[in-house]
Amino acid sequence: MSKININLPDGTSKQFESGVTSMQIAQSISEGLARNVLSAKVNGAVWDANREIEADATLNLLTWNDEEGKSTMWHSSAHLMAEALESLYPGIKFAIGPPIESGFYYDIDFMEYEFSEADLPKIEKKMIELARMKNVFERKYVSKPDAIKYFEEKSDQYKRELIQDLEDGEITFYTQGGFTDLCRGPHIPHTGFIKAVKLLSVAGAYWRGDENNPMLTRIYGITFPKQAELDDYLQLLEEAKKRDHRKLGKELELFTFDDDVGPGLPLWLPKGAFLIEQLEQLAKTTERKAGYQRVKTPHIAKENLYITSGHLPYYKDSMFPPMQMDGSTYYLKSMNCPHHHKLFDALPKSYKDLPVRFAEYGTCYRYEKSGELFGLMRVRALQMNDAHIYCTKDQFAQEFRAVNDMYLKYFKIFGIDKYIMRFSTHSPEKLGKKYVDNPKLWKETEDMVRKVLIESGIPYKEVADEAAFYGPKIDVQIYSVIGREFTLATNQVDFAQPLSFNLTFTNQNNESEHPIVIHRAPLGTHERFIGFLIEHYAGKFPLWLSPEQVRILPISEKFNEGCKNILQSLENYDIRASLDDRGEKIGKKIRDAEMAKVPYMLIIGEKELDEGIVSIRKQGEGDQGSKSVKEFAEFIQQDVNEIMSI
RNA sequence: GCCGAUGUAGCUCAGGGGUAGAGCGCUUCCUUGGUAAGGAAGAGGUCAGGGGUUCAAUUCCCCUCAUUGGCUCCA
Repeated sequence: MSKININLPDGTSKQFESGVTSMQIAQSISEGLARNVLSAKVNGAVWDANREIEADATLNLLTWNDEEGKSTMWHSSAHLMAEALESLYPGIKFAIGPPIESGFYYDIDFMEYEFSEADLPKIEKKMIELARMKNVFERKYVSKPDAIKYFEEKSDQYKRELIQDLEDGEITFYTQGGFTDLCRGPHIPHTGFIKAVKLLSVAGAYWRGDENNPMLTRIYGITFPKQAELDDYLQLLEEAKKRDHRKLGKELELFTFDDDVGPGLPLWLPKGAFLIEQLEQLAKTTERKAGYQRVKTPHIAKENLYITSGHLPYYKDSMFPPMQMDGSTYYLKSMNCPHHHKLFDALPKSYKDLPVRFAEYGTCYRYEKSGELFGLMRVRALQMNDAHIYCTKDQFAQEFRAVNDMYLKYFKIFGIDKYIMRFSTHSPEKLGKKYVDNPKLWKETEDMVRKVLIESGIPYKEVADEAAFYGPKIDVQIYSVIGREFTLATNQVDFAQPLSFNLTFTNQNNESEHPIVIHRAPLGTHERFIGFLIEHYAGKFPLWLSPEQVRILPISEKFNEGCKNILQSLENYDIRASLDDRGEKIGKKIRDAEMAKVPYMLIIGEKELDEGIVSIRKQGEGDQGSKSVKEFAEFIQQDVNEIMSI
């Protein structure tokens, strides 16, 4: 037996017999470690802990504390669920069952069985029962014909289809207890590691994600090595629900939807409208300083505009149906760019005029499919923080960088520290179909964007085949506190529309030249951004953004008159204050103000009025002592100014 | 658009083949209270809409609409 060297993460190296498993190595280090090992990274690839290592290797033992360890556990959990399902519903067919960010799912064809959410507890129980048997996950190589034969006998057409696409020689099966599945692995040593199970939901999902394929039943679940961790997770889900923008939006009276107005068409209540105004003011100030000019454009346009822009053939289905008027066809606009291009074209441009930056909070209408609507995050009427920058190739890098800097400034103001820029490029095979057919300009612009991203050191991820049809784009993905990930804003390069609109400027050599256009929307749309902010702040907006900054709470109605003077003083300092003059007890008034998440409460009784002071209570933090009205007002102003000076 | 769930008072929800309930909110009255809910009375519902089964439907069945968990999609 030959010896092999195993390099461990602490820098040490140990000798073992060839054929040693990660589990045995873990045991040689400590029993405790061995009890926690779920899988192992061998030379960078995640393996079963029971798999034999035959040559020198770098080893990283994976436990529940590693992302890959969790992933292994959840992958095995999907198999465990499949085993439980097969024993309860013999003959059902399995498609795919991968681990996901939190937990796992399995897509199943339930055949003639009726299956609903009510059946989940039964399956959880079975899974626990099977887990306790500590069945080992056994890996075995299977030849392609044997693999196909196995699933043909089970008449599982999904697995067969999957195997068809695999290379002979690399097909493996895993068996635990009485269940065998096609699987690359890796898996945990045995099912006993799974101690707590929660099946979360049942949903439909198309086979291979294609809406033309049959719909399968997808079961989502999550498992943990300890019951306590499952309890914590469920607690977290509860917390997330409390932050849901749809719930808070109602409670804080920000927005509403109405059947008579229509789905996906939000109505903004005064407090929500205030948020909009405040964000617009921020955008206008920021953009003015950055050399943007504001423009205004109508909400509809003739069909021809969208034919010229090239949008219509790509997006007709997601535009509201056209209107016929005076022999012409009109569309509600679903983007502002063509209108802005026409503004650019309205007056002749010299290179001396560039860059031209047109900004508008434009309202657009998109016919999102009914099932895609989601609170404020996906709507059919949206107000976009839009702008288009027309510049020369030489100016591009600087302009693009300036846009990125604007993003970063906003992130700082809003305390967004978890984000990633997603750099979407085209796919050469789809030129002329999904993308404008101009390979040279695609390459040129993609190179330019990549260069700026690298130079500015912003974290980014490059993804092919996700660009806009007219050029590469950067989407800003952010993560809300409750783990919801979405695209907040977008920054796109456009070389195609300047050509299709024949936008030109006269260059130094007195020649006509096409500008490059940058489409950008750092604050995305009001709808999505405010939806995000509600969840981000859990409804507790920072002072500068709060519709109601201060609420004055008289101890009794006797002091209402005196409080009106305080209210007046605060208003003179431009502080958004209100007076709760109801005949309620102070405890009730405080409770209501706390629930309305008003940042500051001023409690005013005989003592305060006599001494000319205010007693301050901060939302969520309680009594803050007292100050004179002037001191308090200046304190508020300073807090607001700090943010505005970022 | 597709699969599943849900729709009862302004809000959160209970109920159930014999024409409806709670808490909060709202209105009025009493109370004038010092840091998270004072007391009483009252108003408020075509049980999402339409059709069917039934002596009788808010309840059972079908369709539509809306919301929602996902899938697909997101210029």
